[in-house]
Amino acid sequence: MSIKYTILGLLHYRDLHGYRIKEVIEQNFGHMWTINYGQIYPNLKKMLEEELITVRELVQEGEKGPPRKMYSITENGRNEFNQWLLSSPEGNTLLRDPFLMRFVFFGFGDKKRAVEIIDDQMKVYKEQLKKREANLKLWERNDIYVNLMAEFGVKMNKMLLEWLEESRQKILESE
Amino acid sequence: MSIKYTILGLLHYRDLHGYRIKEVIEQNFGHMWTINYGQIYPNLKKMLEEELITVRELVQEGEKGPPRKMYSITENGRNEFNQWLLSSPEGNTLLRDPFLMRFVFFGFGDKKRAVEIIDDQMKVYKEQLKKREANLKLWERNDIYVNLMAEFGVKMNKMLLEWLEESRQKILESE
DNA sequence: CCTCTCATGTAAGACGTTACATGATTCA
DNA sequence: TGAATCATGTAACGTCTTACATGAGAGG
Repeated sequence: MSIKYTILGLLHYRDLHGYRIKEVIEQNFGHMWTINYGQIYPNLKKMLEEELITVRELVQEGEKGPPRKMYSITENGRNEFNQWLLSSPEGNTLLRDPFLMRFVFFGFGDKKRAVEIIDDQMKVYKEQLKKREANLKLWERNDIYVNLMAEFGVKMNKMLLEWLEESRQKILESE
Repeated sequence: MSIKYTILGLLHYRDLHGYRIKEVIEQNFGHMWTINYGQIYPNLKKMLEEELITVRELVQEGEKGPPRKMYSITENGRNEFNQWLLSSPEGNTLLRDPFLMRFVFFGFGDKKRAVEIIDDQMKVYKEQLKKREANLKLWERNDIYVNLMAEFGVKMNKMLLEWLEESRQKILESE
């Protein structure tokens, strides 16, 4: 149920409509979060019922594009968000990476192929790192926590690359 | 659907029963994976039907404890596992951490409280690091990939702590 | 005898993903 | 006119979590 709080958090900055919420989440949290309309629209509906948000229907008010529904956070919503924000977080880190899942079992496969897959994965992580470093600059004006989070993303990526490079070496040297 | 492949991978090492599978996964992949019987038993049932595994019912053969069902991997299972193992992994890294989710929005809350939560979280990460470092030694004899994975866990944890320490400092200095 | 651990299993519900349906506006 | 993009939404399906039911054996 953190999508709910993520949406409330974003509505703190500015009013948004469903389609835009998806874009913002993908840009800002994309590495740690996947999101789709099947989650967003039903959640917005439910949050309306709970009166955490309100909606205004805009039928192209001067602006281009099809009609959209702008959502705002209510006093209720602010209260629930703040409560969540400052309570102690429950649950642990969950890191799910289909590559890492395979990696553990590479001992059962062919070493050559394993190194090939590692090389492919390093390319993927390098691409990701580029994007994250570009984002770092984009966000420079934003609030400190958002910036620190972006820095975390970059660090994470560098660490993964370092580790994979070292691992690759050790694997080649083994036996 | 990676639980399926995780189970097949574990059955490569040795025969296991459902209850033990949960233990092994929690010990070895616990940081990246949560697992529960609601996933394991239905999966085993399905895998039996697909003939990826076979079962022997052991009614306390010399050993203590209630009757258990030992599962073994079949030739079929090995084939499907190997295909999965050496294909290119699809999908990206997903990092879900309830603390990190909150962190991004700390700007909307009280700075003092934010630092408190950060301090609590550092304790959590320190505990985790201890456990992972202990595990590192336990697994020293295992295959290289399992060891490298364990090293990754430790690195990840150290990185989180470093980042949080730096962040804490920057937050205190801000404004 | 009672409680704890070991062990297997199911059912209900929450959560997520994929695919589809719909329609307006923009631009070539 | 046709394709691309913006925008909203739902249905079906798959996965995950939580909670419960059951029962054997071990140890106090």
